[in-house]
Amino acid sequence: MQTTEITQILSSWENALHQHGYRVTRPRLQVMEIIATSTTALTPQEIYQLSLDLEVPPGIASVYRTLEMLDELGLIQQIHQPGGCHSIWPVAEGHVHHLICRDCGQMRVIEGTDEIAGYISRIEKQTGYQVDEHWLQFFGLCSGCVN
Amino acid sequence: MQTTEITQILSSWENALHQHGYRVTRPRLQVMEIIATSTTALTPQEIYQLSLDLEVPPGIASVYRTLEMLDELGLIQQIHQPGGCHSIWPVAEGHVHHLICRDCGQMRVIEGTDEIAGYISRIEKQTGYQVDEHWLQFFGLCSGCVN
DNA sequence: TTGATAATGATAATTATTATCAATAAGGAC
DNA sequence: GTCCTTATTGATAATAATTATCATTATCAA
Repeated sequence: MQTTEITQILSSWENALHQHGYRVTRPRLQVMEIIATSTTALTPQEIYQLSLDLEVPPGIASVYRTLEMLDELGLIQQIHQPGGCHSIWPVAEGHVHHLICRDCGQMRVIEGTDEIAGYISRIEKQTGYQVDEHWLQFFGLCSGCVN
Repeated sequence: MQTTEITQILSSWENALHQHGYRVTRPRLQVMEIIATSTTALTPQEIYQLSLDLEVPPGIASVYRTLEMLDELGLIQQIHQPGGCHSIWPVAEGHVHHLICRDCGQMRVIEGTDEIAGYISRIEKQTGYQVDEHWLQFFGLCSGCVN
């Protein structure tokens, strides 16, 4: 992720906290920065482990509480992978699909197009379901791990 | 799921156990039957709870052990949903997509077509990733819950 | 029917997450 | 900048889910 993009995410998140009456505290900023600067989706435990390198790390409870808050504000989401569903990643604007390197874990966001709109309406006709959401994600090797 | 389909799944699973040198035991049959007859993806805990209605229920450890075995044999897989990733469902032949009712949890399997093959090759060109797997699932309301 | 041993059940151990509560610090009022 | 209210924190206890242990049981090949 680009440095400017990281800065943007962090300041927009800080705004969101202010707007919803949440205080901006050191532990929250620490957790948010770890998430925003990561190139892979991280679990709560991984975030906590990374935070231990900081001079004054947050407690494990604050890591979980911050994640809960960010989730309530709709700023992060869980990423589902073969290994589990507890890794989190910033929510992007609009509908996106995720591309994940099975080797290094690097995440990449693809803008969702209406590639599958026709497919969905066909499924609706065929099954009688009313489809209002879908998840599409891709797994493979990133350009760095492919060799 | 149709009765004949359930019978087919169960006998093919039993064959798989024999072929891999696993013994066919009461607890294993109980767990397999609960999975095969369910219309929703079940968690280990849910399977255990359902098994308590049986005259001689399996122990919780055997539920987990049976699930581990079925997973190793490639007969079941985890289904990822907004609520979590610990529900399991029989693996189907070929590549399929899953359709899940957000209200009653009913699962439906859709044969995967190559709807998105073009999309994938475009992503590969655009990102340099080599994509070798994808997950596509749909959420909505089934015909019974839509009203 | 018998015997070797895989599998079971009960439960202890481990791991992840949530709840509790006294101490601390954010941020609005002045 | 200082004070004050109270949201938030950190330490840790409690809970929940999963895995490991081991003596007993039951499968299935001979």
